[in-house]
Amino acid sequence: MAASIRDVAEQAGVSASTVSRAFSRPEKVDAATLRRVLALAEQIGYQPSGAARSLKTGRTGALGIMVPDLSNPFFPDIVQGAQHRARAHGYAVLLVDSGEDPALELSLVRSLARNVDALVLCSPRMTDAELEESALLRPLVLVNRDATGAAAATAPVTIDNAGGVRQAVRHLHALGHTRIGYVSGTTASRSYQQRLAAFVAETSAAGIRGDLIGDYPPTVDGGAAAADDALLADVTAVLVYNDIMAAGLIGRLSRLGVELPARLSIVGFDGISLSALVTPALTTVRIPLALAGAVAVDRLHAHLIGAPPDDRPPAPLPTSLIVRASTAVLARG
Amino acid sequence: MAASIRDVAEQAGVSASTVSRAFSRPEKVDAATLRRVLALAEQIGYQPSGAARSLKTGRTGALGIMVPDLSNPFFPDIVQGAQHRARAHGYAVLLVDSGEDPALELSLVRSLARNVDALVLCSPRMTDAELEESALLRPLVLVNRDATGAAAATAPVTIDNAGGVRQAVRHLHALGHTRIGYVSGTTASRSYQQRLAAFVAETSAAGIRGDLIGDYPPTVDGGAAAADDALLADVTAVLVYNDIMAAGLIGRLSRLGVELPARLSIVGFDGISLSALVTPALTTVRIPLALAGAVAVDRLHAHLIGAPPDDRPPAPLPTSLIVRASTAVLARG
DNA sequence: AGTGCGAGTGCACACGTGTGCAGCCTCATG
DNA sequence: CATGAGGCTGCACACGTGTGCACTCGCACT
Repeated sequence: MAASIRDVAEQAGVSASTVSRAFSRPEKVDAATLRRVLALAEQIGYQPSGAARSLKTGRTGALGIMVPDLSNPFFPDIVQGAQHRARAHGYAVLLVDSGEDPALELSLVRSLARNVDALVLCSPRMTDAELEESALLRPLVLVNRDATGAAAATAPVTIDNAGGVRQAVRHLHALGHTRIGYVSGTTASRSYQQRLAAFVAETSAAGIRGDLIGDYPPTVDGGAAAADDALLADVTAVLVYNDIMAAGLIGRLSRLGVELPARLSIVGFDGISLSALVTPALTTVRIPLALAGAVAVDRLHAHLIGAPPDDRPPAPLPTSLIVRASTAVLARG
Repeated sequence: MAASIRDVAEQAGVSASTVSRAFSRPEKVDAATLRRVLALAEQIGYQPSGAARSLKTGRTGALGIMVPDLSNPFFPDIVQGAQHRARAHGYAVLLVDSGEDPALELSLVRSLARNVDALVLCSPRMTDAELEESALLRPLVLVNRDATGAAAATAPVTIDNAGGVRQAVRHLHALGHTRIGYVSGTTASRSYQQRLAAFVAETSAAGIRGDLIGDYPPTVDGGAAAADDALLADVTAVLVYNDIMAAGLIGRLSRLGVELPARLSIVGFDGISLSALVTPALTTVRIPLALAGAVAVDRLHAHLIGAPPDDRPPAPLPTSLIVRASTAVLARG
């Protein structure tokens, strides 16, 4: 049986209340008593019971985070960033993986919500209505999805997809490419729409051709499947929806014996670690994933401690272009 | 204020005890009463309070899992497998990432232990003594590390490293290679020792030459740094400590213009998804990572419900060789 | 009819903590 | 010295649940 607050109180010759205050409201306790109580607690090995504390305060000291698929390298970095920041604020982190099953998400959120103070939902696949219901359960912040109906407690953490696409298109344009393809991945995500729209806008703004290639599934196989279309398309460079697809595309083209980047320059998106390891190493638009997780936690924490909501819509997280070997100056035809 | 057990009791015309039993010991309650109580609870929207339940029972209904680095693709798959299985048993999962900091691990385990019923420690870097102390806090299962001093509550989840190395060596031998190198990664892990020892044993048993190349850090850069030594060594094939290093090695060799696998056959270890995406695609020894996580959770669950401990030391998890394009028949010199 | 038994239910209490309220003491001020 | 203020502490209670114990009741058996 673990030591309780009374044991410490008895030993220290104070009341249980004082011990309680020593841990939860240290400033309300005389400095000398505080030292004595804490030292004694340390000696006995007393640790406040989270359960009892939760019962009284209604707070659990934990944050919940849901991801669609932890084996997708996009998400571990977000979780890592969130976890690190949560620890800094004193929260524990409860993790749930929905397995990319939209129908499962709501029930997972329901059971998760009972054990946490607030929720981080990463790229949730659930419907807007389900999102609304989730937001009723607990304060909630969305990562990589925007709430149409102001469901969330705080502003969603978004990525500057348009900026990233702009960097990629300009990079290719600067290398001399004027016929660029966009290999799109079929997802319901907001990234899909934003990147696609930005591609159309940016190529048009630059006065160069922008062809659509796809849709394909946003997977390695999807990228591989796009290889033939990419070769047949009348383009000298492609921007791919994400790094995973780009890796599939590169792999397939390599196997076909296509010279890269001479025949085709390729730019990925996301900046996952994998992108540096394919051959040729992938030029890509890096997303600050760990930062996204950290910002999400910071927003929730601010909300939980009752900080005044920041009315200005927060800026989307900036992307940065990482230039590697998969893009090259347009070969003179 | 959320509905409590009393609200349901009042509405249903029964005592609070009966409602409590309806949720925790349904078989102790009359079928008709049970139906009525549950229906009413559903209608009111009552959910049992985890905090109060924890306070009474001492159980939290949660499992803790600690990993050294979630951005290392080795670990997300384990976590995913553990999480999925934990959910099946009705546990929540608390995740902690130690950031590869051995000094941090014990304090993380201490705070984690307060909120969970049991712990899964993946490849812990802490000392044996610290491990002993951790095992005193909560039932604990080790993944990818063995306890020298029977510290854990249950047998560690281990990998059949020797079997995997054997498969790899035989594969290369069958392809005609008789001079094989082993690019080793410097880690304190048990895998390091086991794989190295198995390599020596297997090459010796096969009557072929087995040269050691290394040590190098077990990272992409470490693998790249090993490239020159691998070329200078008088070998026609190498087994690499893990896929990450192998990817670095392949990348560096490709950049040097070395023809793969003609000049050098390469086998990795772990079977992370990345291994399929490098060029040439990596032949590797696959470890059932998700299974490892699942088995860990199953063992803890069995322990928590008081199942009799299985005295037979459990078999290490089997590995399987995935043959891809990075290994080839020895070219006639 | 008397007895025993088991199923179902209620009562009372405990789990470990936070907090409003009241009381104490000290100290500064009038 | 009288008074008030403020810092510190203790008392008592509540948070929502699980569970041992006692009690009732219906039923089978002697």
